[in-house]
Amino acid sequence: MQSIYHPASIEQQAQQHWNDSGAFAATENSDKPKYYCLSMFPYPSGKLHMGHVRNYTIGDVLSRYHRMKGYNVMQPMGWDAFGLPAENAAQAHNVPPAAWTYDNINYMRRQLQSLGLGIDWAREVTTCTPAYYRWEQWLFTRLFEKGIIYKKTSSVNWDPVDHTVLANEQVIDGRGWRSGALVEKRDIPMYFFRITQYADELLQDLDALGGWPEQVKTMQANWIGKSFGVRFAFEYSIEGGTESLSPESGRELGERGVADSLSSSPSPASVGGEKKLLWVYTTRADTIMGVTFVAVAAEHPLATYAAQSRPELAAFIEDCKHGGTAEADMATMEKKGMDTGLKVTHPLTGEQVPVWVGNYVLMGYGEGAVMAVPAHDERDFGFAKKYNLPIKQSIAAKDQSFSDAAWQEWYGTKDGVCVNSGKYDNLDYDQAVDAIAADLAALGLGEKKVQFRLRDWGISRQRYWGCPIPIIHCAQCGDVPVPDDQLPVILPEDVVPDGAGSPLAKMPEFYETTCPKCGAAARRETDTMDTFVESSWYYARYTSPDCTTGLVDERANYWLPVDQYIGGIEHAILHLLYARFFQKLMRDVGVFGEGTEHLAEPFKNLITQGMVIAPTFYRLEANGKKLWINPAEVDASCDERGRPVGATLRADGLPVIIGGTEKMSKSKNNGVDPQAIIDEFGADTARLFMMFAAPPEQSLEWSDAGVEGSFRFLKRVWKATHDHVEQGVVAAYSSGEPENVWPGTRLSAAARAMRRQLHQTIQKVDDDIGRRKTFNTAIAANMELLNALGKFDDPTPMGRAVVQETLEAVALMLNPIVPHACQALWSGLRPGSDMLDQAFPKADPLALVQDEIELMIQINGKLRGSLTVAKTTDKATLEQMALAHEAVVKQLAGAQPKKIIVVPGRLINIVA
RNA sequence: GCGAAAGUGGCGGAAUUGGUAGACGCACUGGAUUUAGGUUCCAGCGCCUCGCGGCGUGAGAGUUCGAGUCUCUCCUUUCGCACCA
Repeated sequence: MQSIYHPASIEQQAQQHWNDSGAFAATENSDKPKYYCLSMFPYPSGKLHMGHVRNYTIGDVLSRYHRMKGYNVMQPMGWDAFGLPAENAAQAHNVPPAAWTYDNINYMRRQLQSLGLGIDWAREVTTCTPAYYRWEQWLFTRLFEKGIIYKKTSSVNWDPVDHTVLANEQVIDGRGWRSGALVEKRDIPMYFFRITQYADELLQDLDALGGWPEQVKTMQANWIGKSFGVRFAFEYSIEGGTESLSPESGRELGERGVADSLSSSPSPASVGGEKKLLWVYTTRADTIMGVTFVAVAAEHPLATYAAQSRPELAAFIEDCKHGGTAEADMATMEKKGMDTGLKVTHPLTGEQVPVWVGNYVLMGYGEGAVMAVPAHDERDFGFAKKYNLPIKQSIAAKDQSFSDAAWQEWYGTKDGVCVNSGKYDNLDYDQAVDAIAADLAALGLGEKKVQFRLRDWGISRQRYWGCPIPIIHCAQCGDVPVPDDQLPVILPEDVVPDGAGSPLAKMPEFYETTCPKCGAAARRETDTMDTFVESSWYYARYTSPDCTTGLVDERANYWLPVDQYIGGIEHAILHLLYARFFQKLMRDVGVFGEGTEHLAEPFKNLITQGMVIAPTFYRLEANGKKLWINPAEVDASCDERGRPVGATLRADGLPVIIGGTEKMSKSKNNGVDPQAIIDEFGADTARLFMMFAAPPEQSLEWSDAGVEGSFRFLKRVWKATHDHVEQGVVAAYSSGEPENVWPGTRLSAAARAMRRQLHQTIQKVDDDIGRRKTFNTAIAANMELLNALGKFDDPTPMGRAVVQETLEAVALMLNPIVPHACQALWSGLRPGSDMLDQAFPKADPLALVQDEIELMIQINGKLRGSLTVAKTTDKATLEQMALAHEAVVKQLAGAQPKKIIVVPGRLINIVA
């Protein structure tokens, strides 16, 4: 062994050895249980950042640990290669997105390989290649034929200057990021996945996901948002037919469209009657007697109708179109409204209720109209106060009379009873909803209804760098899916987008085609798919990356579901929900073959790693655009709490503006490149420090203070092993009783203590990595063990055997985390033996035996002393010993204790 | 605004089931070796106090013999909010 730890040569040799031996090539013919370990694949943004290192190291630790535990492990890697940043880079540098993306992939692959990840690179998947997206298009056509994909109009952010659709991220304070123009909402036709059809299954199957964090399941359940409420109608009469007032937005288009029950299905009462109906949905039907107005969305047909005769209302509705479509913006903007002048009839009281247009009512939700109960809803209350609308209490605590302050306590609670509600008085929530729904149903004006918050998933993007939607528009035949023998629809790769609309829509050579059905001239769809579609099924493709006959082949049945999935908590809802949805879609289309109903969920166990966050810095350019500056280029001064208070750009010494502390990302340019650490200290130090810094699920503000501490630890392990090996390796103990190895000998007390700590550590590390996934404490336990070994000085053969046993165990325990160093350490400790073949160490129960324990003594819960006693001491003796303890005698000063609490193995608390 | 989390020394964090708060590491201080610096090793290191002792896990209340851990209210930070991925 070399006397000095030289990571560069050690890591190069280890990686060479792993490559040459094909150690991480995964095969399906194994008698071991399979373990499919998957980390979320990266977007090839240019360079790795610390979040990637964290994600992929966690995956590699678990992969290598399970390999040592006797599993047939598969750990693949690939590239989520379509996306917006490539188009931005293309415009900035005048290179096609494809070339930029492939360059980034090549660079980042080398970076990943230098981290020494045990990946089967033969399974690499790149989503922007036709070999991959061909099967996405194939699945699209199947789902289109099944009616799972349909077309309807939907709102997008429209930049009126650049004449292009903007992503939410490209809308800053209601303006387009390039043009600075006020963004408008615009309705365009789009393709949708009918994910709402799977809402109940997606909700129910969460219960079966025992290996998922509760918080993620809660977030998904809330997102799906199953609610039990009442859909009912207010009657009104105006000039003109009902037909002209049916909502345009949200209605399905085309011959395939099944009328959406949420938006336009006529209720029996609305057919043939002279009265028209304004439908609303509420989960608080118990407050129906407190309704004082109705609010409709700006796009609601009733608003459009009223605006015909009211120019100021038309102007208000126009004003509502400004701003983006993001829900957070809608929810935080100032609530504004305007009276339509129209009145509707309350179905139960017969009162005339005014109809207002509210900018906070969303056309895409429910009915696009809501009943307003200012007394029991905070938002309605604010609106009523602002516009001086009446407030009518209808809920109170039982027997409580009306008081001004009282109703505000009842925002959102279902614990009251009805008041001021006529025949419903004194009914509780459930009783009131039942009674009111029954009365509405008898009138033909309403019914109980289950509603989901989840909306169908719109996937059309008016962008270039994405998977083409395989549809051909024929004047005769309508929307025709591209037949299998014409797939894939290839995306041309040499295009540089100009930021004004979709390049594909300007390329006749792309969109001019003929109808597969009738042969007439037809136009190819030029929208591409949401990039979430690619990332919704890649985990399945890794099982059969080279399959040319289908999306996957029978190997999917062997590997799926993924045993361990690891990725950022930011994906807790959208990506994970879409992947779960796709698993069910693929199952129902028959992708996995016969008898695969059990493959309902893609990911058995999930770790959601916390974000690696860093401060952001920027400068405002002349046009108001923010130019984000990387923290590495900034000198920042911090206050006593470590927050940056002043910052200058190192290049020119002039100040920069401090933004928030946010997750590392391309868009905010606050990612920290791990390459400098790898270059200076090696991959093992980078991996070790990242795992030691915090447990995986915790968010982590990046700081490289302490990297040297991790390097120092590896040097100490190396030196301890080297010094031992130089004296000659020896046989290690394999049983707690040394007599079993060398009859007639006994270990010294110190050697027994050393072995006890060793085997306690093995037990803890096994549990920390395998069950708790707290790699930081596993590392700390090894540090403690090495500290103890440093103090253990026993040059006898028995002592040296204990040292050998300890060093071997340390190398084995650390191997999943710092595999290059451990590969070399093992060669030193066991010449001729390969770390790749080693099992994880097992704790020896005999070595763990301990007969004396330390008990804490408390008086009134305060620590006053301790006792070292035999493990078998009974309770009465313990109480006597405690009362005789010096500190206790002093504190009690002769008084009798009221009570003595003995917690076996832990403490004795004397209550005085 | 809504949903989900987090908050512990100067810093990252530990305390796994309500039972020794601060493991392990960084930084810092003192010492030894070497000395150009560094490396390595030893010791110290929550706050107040000469000490006895007291205080201490974002703030405030509560439950308990006992609370970092459980309950409630509030504050701050992070993630998500459907076209960033």
